[in-house]
Amino acid sequence: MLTVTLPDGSQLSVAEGATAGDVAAQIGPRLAKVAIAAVVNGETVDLNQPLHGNCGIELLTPKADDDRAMAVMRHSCAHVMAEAICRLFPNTKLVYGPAVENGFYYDIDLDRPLTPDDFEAIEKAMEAIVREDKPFTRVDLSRADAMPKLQAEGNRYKVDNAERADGDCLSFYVTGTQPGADFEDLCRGPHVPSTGRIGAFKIMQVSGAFYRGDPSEKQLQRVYGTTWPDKKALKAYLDQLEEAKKRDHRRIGTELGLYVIDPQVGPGMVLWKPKGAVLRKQLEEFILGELVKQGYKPVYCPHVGRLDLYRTSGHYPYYKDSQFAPIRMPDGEELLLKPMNCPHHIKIFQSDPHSYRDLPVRFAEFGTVYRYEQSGELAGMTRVRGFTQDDAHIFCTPEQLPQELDGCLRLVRLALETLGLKDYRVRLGLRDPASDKYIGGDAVWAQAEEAVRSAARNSGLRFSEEAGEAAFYGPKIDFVVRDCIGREWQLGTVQVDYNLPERFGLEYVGSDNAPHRPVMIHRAPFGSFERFVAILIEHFAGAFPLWLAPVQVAVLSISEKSAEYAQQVHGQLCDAGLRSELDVSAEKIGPKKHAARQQKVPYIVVVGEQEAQAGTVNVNDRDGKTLGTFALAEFIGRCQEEVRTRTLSS
RNA sequence: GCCGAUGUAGCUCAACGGUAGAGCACGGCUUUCGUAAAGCCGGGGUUGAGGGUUCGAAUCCCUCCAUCGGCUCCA
Repeated sequence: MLTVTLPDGSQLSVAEGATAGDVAAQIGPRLAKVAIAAVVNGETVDLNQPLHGNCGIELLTPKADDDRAMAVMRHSCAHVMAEAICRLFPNTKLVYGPAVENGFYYDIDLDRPLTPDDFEAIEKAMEAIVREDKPFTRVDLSRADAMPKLQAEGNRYKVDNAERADGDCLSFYVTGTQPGADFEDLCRGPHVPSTGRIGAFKIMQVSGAFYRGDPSEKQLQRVYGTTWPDKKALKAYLDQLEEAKKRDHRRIGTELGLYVIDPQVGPGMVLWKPKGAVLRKQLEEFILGELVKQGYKPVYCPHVGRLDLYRTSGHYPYYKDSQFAPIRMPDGEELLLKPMNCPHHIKIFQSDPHSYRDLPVRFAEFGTVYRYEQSGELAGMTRVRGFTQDDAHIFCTPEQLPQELDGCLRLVRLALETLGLKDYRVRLGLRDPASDKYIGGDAVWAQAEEAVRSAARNSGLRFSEEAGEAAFYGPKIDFVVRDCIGREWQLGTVQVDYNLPERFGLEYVGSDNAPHRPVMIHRAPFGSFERFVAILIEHFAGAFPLWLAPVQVAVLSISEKSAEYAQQVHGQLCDAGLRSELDVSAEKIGPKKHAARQQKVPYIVVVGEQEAQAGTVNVNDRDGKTLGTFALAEFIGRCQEEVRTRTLSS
């Protein structure tokens, strides 16, 4: 007999050789009916796999919020889709089909491009396979038996996958019971017991994907699907996607008149319209206030520099491909649109001798930089070719580094907290030792990586370490957020750099009267205004807190009789430093309010003859709630206070 | 850059080989109105650009541009 321990700590005795499915049956018939897989000692396995020895076991049932259960169902669904595609297009070569968040994809090699028009037929075929309720049957083969079998199938991808797999045993999953006759696929598993257990699914899209992510390799077709326990959960997901699209900064940015990108100006070139500019200006002033408090010195630099500057910094040779081509003048001079602000700031630092007594030196600039991003990468304001960073460079002694890093991290967190952005993750970007895209030696990197790691640890933040995510000159701590459709973007960043001081030969005089090399920190709490504002638009769905709102108050007159008073109210609001907009048009109050709400104006002030007589304002919020009638002075005072404190919940 | 899709009025979309339309927005008029879109009238489009097929192209084909979703990239 074996003893299995359930998640609640209770124990059960089961026969030797029993399966997880048997355990489920022993617990109850209903569980046995709905369970689709099990977690045994932390590893997800098939229900029909025999248990070996005493173990902890948890049975997985299809729940939309159980990632482990859904990963199994989604992976099984990927197999079903693969089989469906192979039925419809017999010369399909299968490559790789994992579960991903909310669904799965399968990479296939097929001469004929699949288009959305094909989805319905594929889904129909999938439904048929699900209706057949075929069992997933695992077949384990030794490598010696498996490889010739795969070779015979003539699918180089599967052979390749098998060669890369660990262990002496390769597993295949047959959809059905007859290896050789039924559909089968090299696969680690696990799977749901049978195809009938797959809930509701939908094919979402098809796109190109390079084999093994290698652009020099063949481009495959990647078919994405989504899978849920039932139709209701699928619909909820699709509805949620629709809702998310309404938050898209590209949509709201247009609706609210915040920015525009004009192809004649150039793709990836953001034009900030007045309302967007107001918003950005508030952010700039907020950050600037903090910088002054923390001893940063503002500097300004031009947007170009001689190519030689970037040869020294390493930008030019190392990131030539993602820069705008150099500007070549008739006299042979070559200039580069700056891809980063650091070289200019370094030259400012270098223009004066520095004593250890001066350090740290902190140069701040809202510096605009230009990067030639690949055309396929451009996306609204999140990925652009010209953008302005809330940048700064700190030059300090090695001893000062921990404290300075701490200050930078606190600034990033303050920025995120002030805006109410809580849904972010922290990533330690380290060097990929196998890559040659970094400057500097191993020792310097080890030192820098240890500095960021201990800074991250001391901050108390939860973070993940990721190789290959470093800047070319040093490791970094990135604050990463998701946009409305789940894509991740780096916002705030703090980077340690021993390399550029070396390349530029930076020095300060130490207390020993000898020259020493400073360390640099590159940091940007927002990252770039373009990307940050894009994320803010989506975060607030356009309903910005009062201090950021392009228009803070809309003053609406009931009729012509109150137009003059409305004008007065508007004037006083403006005098009080509030951004007010006046609507005395010959419309009824309903449509006027509607228009103001559409524009997400935080406070909608209605004034009629009553208010005019009493010197009051009737205040409504953009959600349609009436907040009451206030003396104008009181309302102004409240607004000013709300702006001053940068209150979020307006 | 690569794969696929999509470009029609300021915005959202219709028309899918036979004379380009609607709603919202905009302008004018009527209404002067008390809180989630009043009524009427009007202006507005070489259908992204350029070629081609056809008696006839928004519609079919080609090239380019842009956008969208992925891939790759992201100092």
